[in-house]
Amino acid sequence: MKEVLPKFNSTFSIDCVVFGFDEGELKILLIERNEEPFKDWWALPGNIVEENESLDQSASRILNELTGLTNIYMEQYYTFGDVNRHPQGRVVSIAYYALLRLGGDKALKPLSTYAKQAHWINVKELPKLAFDHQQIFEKGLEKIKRRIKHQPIAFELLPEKFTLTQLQNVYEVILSKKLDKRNFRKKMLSFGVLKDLEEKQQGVSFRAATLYKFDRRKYAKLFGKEISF
Amino acid sequence: MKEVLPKFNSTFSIDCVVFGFDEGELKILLIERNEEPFKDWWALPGNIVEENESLDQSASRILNELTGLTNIYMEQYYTFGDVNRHPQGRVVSIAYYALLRLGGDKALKPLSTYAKQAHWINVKELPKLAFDHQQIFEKGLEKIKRRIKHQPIAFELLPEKFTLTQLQNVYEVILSKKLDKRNFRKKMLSFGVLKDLEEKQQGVSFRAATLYKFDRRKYAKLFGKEISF
DNA sequence: ATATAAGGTGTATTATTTACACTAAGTAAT
DNA sequence: ATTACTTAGTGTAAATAATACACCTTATAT
Repeated sequence: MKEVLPKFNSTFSIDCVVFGFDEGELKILLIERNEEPFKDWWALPGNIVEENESLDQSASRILNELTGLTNIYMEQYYTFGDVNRHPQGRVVSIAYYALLRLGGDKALKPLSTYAKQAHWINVKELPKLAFDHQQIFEKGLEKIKRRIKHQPIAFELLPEKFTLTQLQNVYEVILSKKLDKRNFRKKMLSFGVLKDLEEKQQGVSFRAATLYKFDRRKYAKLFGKEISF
Repeated sequence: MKEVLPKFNSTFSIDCVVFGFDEGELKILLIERNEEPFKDWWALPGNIVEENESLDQSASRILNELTGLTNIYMEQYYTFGDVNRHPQGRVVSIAYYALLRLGGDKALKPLSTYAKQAHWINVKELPKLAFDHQQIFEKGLEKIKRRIKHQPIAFELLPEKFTLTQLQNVYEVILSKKLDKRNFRKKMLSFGVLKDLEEKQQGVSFRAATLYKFDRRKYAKLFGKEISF
């Protein structure tokens, strides 16, 4: 361990693009920094990786500290390592995106010790971001655009029980385009991974829609087959 | 730079899965280690990132040291950071895959100062690998399997001028399945990104095939459109 | 000349994707 | 209870893409 590592002062951090979906809007969690560098700037939540935690563990911890939630769906997607990306030294940052259900009952209030404030901000109205976080965000958004076509990640952004219209909204906002209602439903239902709960939405004005849930078992059975949502 | 970074002894490395294609076989470049840990084991080529180079630069350098080649197609695809993946300390490794043309005239002989030897080994006949390199390799292979369907990476494995049969071989060996000759040709040509060179193979026994090249300009014009090779 | 080995070609069938508009059902206001 | 309003929910025809499938051509080697 001695002579080989490390060759110079360096460290690694995790940065998270935390996507949340609420009433038709795609948002991410941003913090307002309370420390130099980039004091008072908006930034992606992130932190230094600790000695005794893997990258995935670190990402979970950071997200838990920020939201109080555990078991959030996360995926590592790229590592940013330009020499001067951090003004205080060599910091290589491993980027994760996370997907979670906002809205409804639990009204997720982000809490943060290391930031002035944390807010959910619509991806279409982002402020300037610290460091290379704009780039990290853009690559993250690109990733989920690709991945939503082949993997069932849309469901992570919705409550357990959801309507087909809500599901369609997720696809529309992530792909930034309108989809045809009939074709969308036909295709989604044709995979056989949505379970009709024979239950209706509650507390909406106007006609209530049928609730569905994502059937992970049936989806697991399909595996191997390339699905194209 | 002082008080924040770093919190503990750590370093980052690059590991490369270097794919080469030669006479119908998909191979990767492995080195036999000359130093502890894992002395005498086969391993993916890799090295420590230097202070003044970005990750991409580091990956290029490592590959250049090994092959003498520059301008090789490379992509970062995943970062491995389990706490104990390296027995000598905390080493986070950023994995790249590279694709290059073997065979024919230049008969690429890998040279290596930091290894006993380096060889091109068929991906179906890999030995046990050092560290977590088996995992790194598998994820790399998975990546190119996915990517070859949407991006024109197959051409990186072929010489400038190639036949349709050679191209089909690349797809077959990466996807591990036979494809129909007529359907493959029809589809490939339908994208309009292959230029018929009106020239035949030289020096083959039996009938010579027409040579094509990949037309990057025409491909660039298609962009935005999702292609499915 | 002949045998050999790979090159090169077309069509019919099936599956998938797209385009498109109205009726049904529940709520809210009068 | 009637009406107006808003979203839920449904089917078919046309176009496009994917698949299955077999023979003749051409250059080389003997």
